[in-house]
Amino acid sequence: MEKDIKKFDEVAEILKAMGHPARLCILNGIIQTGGCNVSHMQDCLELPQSTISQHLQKLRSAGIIEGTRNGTEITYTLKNQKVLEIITTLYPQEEK
Amino acid sequence: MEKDIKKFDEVAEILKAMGHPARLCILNGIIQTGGCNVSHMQDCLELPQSTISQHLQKLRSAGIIEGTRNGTEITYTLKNQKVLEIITTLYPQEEK
DNA sequence: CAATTAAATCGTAATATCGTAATATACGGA
DNA sequence: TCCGTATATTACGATATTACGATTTAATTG
Repeated sequence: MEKDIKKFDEVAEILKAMGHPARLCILNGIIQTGGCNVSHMQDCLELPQSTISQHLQKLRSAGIIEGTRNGTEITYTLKNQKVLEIITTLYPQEEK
Repeated sequence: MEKDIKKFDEVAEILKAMGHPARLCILNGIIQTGGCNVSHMQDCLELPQSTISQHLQKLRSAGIIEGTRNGTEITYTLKNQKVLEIITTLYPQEEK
């Protein structure tokens, strides 16, 4: 009945990646704007660029977001639909 | 626009608490059985009692579950409805 | 009160995460 | 090719998490 440890591992990885205020804020920003770049995140979160970049990498390697290069900028978008559902559940009718 | 760091902190704490395979398994078990005790969890998860107890404490202090004593046993139940929604989203129509 | 069972707490070693400064890479323009 | 801007990677100290055995607390039974 409880054999599927793999299922728990995979999902846990996603939740763990989401379980940090900065990353949650990043995800929220991506969802609200429909995709944004690192510079914009730096303005919102007041964290050094390298810190943000590391959080982005964590979200990327969990398969939650993906970035596409656009000249010198990289725009990040949500890749995992479940994550959108979770955030919508957690933050119902976010104003605007 | 991005002032509510507190909101992110609170939610992040919940997601972080959920973001571990053993704890996810515990939560899943609690939801499926509608409340179960530590001994039962020990049979499912093959982990020593103290390890499980520590995971339970983490879930407890995140406000996700609560335990009620019943003689010598303690039955844990879900306390946070959002968590139920999240798990339902992540594991749709779990068999049985 | 002694013994038993269920669960929590403690001590600790191994490992992971976080924040940050420094450095590196990628791209576009002069 | 060199410069500037945007982003990634590396290195590292501080702190947190994890797992687990040993011990302790709580409730029940005799």
